[in-house]
Amino acid sequence: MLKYQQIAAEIEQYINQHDLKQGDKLPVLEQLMSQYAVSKSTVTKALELLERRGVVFQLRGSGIFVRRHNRPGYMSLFSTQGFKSNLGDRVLTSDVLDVSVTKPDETVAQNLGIDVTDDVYHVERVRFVDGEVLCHEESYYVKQIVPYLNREIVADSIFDYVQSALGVTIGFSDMYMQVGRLNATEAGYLGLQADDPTLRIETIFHLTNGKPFDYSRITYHYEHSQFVVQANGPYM
Amino acid sequence: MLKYQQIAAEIEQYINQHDLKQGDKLPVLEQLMSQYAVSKSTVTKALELLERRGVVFQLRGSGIFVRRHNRPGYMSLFSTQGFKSNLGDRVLTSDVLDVSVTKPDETVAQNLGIDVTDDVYHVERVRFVDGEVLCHEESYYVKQIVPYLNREIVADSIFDYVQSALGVTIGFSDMYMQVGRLNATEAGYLGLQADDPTLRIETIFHLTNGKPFDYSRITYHYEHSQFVVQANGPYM
DNA sequence: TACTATAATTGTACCGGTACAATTAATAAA
DNA sequence: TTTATTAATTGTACCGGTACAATTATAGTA
Repeated sequence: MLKYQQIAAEIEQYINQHDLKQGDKLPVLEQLMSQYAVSKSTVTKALELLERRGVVFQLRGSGIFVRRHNRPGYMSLFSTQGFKSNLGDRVLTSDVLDVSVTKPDETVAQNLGIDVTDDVYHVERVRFVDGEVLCHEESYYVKQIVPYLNREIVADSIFDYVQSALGVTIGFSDMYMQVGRLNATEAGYLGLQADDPTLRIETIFHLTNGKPFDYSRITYHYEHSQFVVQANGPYM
Repeated sequence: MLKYQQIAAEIEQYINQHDLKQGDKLPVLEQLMSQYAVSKSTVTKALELLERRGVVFQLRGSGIFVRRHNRPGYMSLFSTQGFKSNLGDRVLTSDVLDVSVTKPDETVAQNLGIDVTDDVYHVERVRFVDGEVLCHEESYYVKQIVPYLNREIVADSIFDYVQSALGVTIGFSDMYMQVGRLNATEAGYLGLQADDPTLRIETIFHLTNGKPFDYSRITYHYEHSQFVVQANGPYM
C-alpha cells in the first residue's frame, strides 16, 4: 500500500474514532507531516484523496475540516457500483439467477468493444440490502479478461475476486442512468407491479488500461434505493 | 487563471480540435512540459484535473490517453447541477415561476444550517433543454450570502452570477437522489400525468468555506432526463 | 466599543529532482 | 516463428524547497 493511501486511511480512521463532525478541524498540515513523518506533498496527496471521497475539505489560510453528509438511509451511488465504500453497517447479499458463458448480442458487444463471436460470462443476480430487495442486475464479463466465474464467486463480490485472484485492476467506469417503468419480468424479481417507476443504470467498467471488461444493467427497486453523490466544485 | 487550469483547458481544446477518440494517445509528459514550458508537476496537475473530469486516463509506462464516452443524448449529471460542463450544444432555458424572499421551513433551515427566522430567497423554475421540459426546480438561497436576486438573474445561470458578481466561490455539494411518483402539481409543470415516474434530486451547495448557501429540490421529467456519471477507480 | 491596519497562520501553486514500477520495444535464444 | 530476456520508454511516488494568497488573530486607532 502506498504511503499516501495509508495516511489517508489513518486520517479517516482518526475522524471516525474521534467521531468528528461536519466542520470540525483537523491538525494542520505541518503537524500531519511530522506526525506521519512524511513530506508535505505526501500529506497533501492523502488529503486530496480524502477530499475527492468527500471526507474532508481544505481551506487555505484556515485549515483542514471534516466534511460529512448527515442523511441516514442514503447509500453512496458508487458503493453499489462495485466500489466498496460508505455502505456502513448494511449487509449486501445476492440471489444468483444465472452464471453462464454465452455470446454477446450486438449491443453488449459494442459496449464491451468486442466481437459478437467472443465469449462473455453472463451473470444475473437480485441484490439485497439488509434483506430488502435493492435491484436486479444483469452483467456481462469479457471472458478473455475474466476467464472463470462460478456461483460462489458471484454470490460474493465479483470485483474483489477479479482484483485479488486475477490481479487485474479496475480503472474507471461510465454510468448511464435513466428513469422508466418496470416490465412484468423485472417487477417479478423486485416484488413490484409492472409499470412501477424504476431507476436503470447501465455501467461500463474499464481496466486501468482502458479496456472494457464488464457491462452491466441494473434495475433498482425505487422504494429501497436512495443515493447520495458528493461532488467537488466546478471542476467536475 | 492558474497555470494548471490553463494547460488543462488547452489540452482539452487540443483533443477537441483534433477530434481525438477513446484510446487515442496524447503527447508524452515530457513533451507537454516543454510545449507549455512548465514543470512536470504542473502538467501532472493539469492531467489529474482532466482525469477527474473523465477526459483522459493515464497509464504508467505507456502514456496518456483520451477517455470518451460515446453515448449521445446523455447529459453529465453535474452539468445540470450548477456545474457547467458537457452540455455540448444543447441550450438550457428557464421559465421563472417565482423569486421572492421568505422564511425557510424547518427542513430547509436544517439543510442550510440556518435558523427559521433567517431570510432566504425562494426561486422556482421550470427548466428546458432545447425546448423540451427537463425539470421543475425549487431552491432556497441564504440571503446573508446571496443578498439580491431578480427574475433576470434567475432566468440565466444563478451560479455564474453568484460567482462573478458576489465573488463567492462554490466549493462542494451533496446530492441526494431517489425515484418516485409525480404528484398532480408537479405533473402539471412537466406536462405529465400524476403518478408518472420521476427522479428527485435534493442538493446542498456549499461555499469553499463549507457553509451551505443553496438547497435545491429538482424533479426531473423522466423521459427527457438521461444522465452520465463518470467515475474514477476504487478511490471513489 | 468598533473599526482599521498589521502581522501570524495555513494551505496551494509551482519548481526541480531522484527512484521506481509498469509497459512497450528491442534483442537474443529456442 | 515463437518465446524468453533485456533495455528503453513513460507515468507515479515521494522528497524538499520558495513564493504566495486567503484567512484569522493581533495591535492600533478613532
